[in-house]
Amino acid sequence: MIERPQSLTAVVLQELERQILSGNLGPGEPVNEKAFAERNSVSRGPIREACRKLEQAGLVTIIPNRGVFVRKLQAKDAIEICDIRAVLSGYAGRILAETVTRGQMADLTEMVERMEKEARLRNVEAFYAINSEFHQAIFDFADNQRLREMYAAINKELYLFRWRAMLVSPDLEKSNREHQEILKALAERDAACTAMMMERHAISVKNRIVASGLGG
Amino acid sequence: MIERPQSLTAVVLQELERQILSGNLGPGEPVNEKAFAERNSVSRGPIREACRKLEQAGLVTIIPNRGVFVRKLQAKDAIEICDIRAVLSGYAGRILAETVTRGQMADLTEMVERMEKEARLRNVEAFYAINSEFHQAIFDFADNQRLREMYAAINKELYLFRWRAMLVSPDLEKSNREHQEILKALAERDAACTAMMMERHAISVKNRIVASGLGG
DNA sequence: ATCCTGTATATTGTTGACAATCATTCGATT
DNA sequence: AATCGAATGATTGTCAACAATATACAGGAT
Repeated sequence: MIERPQSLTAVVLQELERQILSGNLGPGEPVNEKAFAERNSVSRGPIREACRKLEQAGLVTIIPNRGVFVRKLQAKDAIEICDIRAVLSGYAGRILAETVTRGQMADLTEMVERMEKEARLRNVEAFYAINSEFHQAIFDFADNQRLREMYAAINKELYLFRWRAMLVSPDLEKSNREHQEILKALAERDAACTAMMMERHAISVKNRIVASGLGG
Repeated sequence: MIERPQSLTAVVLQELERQILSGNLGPGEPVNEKAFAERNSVSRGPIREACRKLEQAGLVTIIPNRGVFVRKLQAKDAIEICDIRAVLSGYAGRILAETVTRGQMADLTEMVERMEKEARLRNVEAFYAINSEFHQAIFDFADNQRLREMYAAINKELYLFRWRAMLVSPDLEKSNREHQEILKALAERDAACTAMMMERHAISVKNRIVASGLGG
């Protein structure tokens, strides 16, 4: 396989997204085309193209003749996104319950066990990483490309808000107990139950956001 | 309110989308930047920006150094999209059942009555139009901006495939009977039932696509 | 002091030109 | 005749300059 140089638009897109998701560029901050272009040694063309893609993805807002700004979400936006995320999670669980294989169950079980360990050690960072992996795996196993893409896009939007800490409960044990219940429902191939569990599990994220009273 | 001229990118985006959705540009067809630019009396810059947005929206595919092509969906893609559409429909119904107002019920009821009339007249075009209106209204009433946007985006993708005829059952009476059942569930504020009805109603679209055996 | 207003500056919008890559055609070789 | 390869034409990728719009600032009138 020959290594093909990707387009500058793709490079810029990646870099811009990285800066936004890392918090280097905070919500509401403007993205100056000229400055960003010079810093990355490209012209404004690729920058503009990348920004148009990011706008469609919901990570930035473009105001005509004013420029592009990192999207600033109101609490209502976050709630809406969380709700949809929960519904999609429920669907992923429902599908997976009907199609899950022995190997997939083994993978998921292993992740939950690793989380169990990290929870005991109060290792929040590690727990969070495996937690993401676990949920991602459920969507991957659900065998619906589009569903996976939507989940990825939604997560990026939520990630955007530095509410990363809120995506997982502070009560690691409780969170993992829910994971175990999901595993159980999956093992029993109980689609309705898995769906409900997944949805409730995801809804708790919304509840934490609401409880925190963040107004964006 | 002063009439502000919209950017060329926005104009081109609208025109390109129109041509794609109308079928003037069919799936798989290339979009030649230079030709499209000259035909619309603009330079290639705005064209490229609009195409990047359409790519993110899923209406076109861009192959590096080759160009942009109207997206060609495989049957599997269509099925995936239909499934997600059904899930979102179910969610919209669920929410609406809990929040629906008298006025909204009146609006929906009126639409169903109009469909009833058109169904008797075998006026498929008119039925289809009201049908779209009905489903759109349910999403509008659900008061979730993001949900509405997703539904609109998904519909555009499905529209893309000239399967427009399949979006509504050939059996207009049966279709409208389902609408009436949805109304009934809404009136009873039965969230679970409304959700199930909406989802099943939407799933029938997928069934027709599968039955037709279209492979894209 | 505050509020206009006109000017200067900065930023985005658009364009045409040039470079890089891909598709095609024609000719040479086997 | 079929195949490979080089030259040619077409198309996309990138850039820098120009135009249009918005912002910032200074000066004057009230």
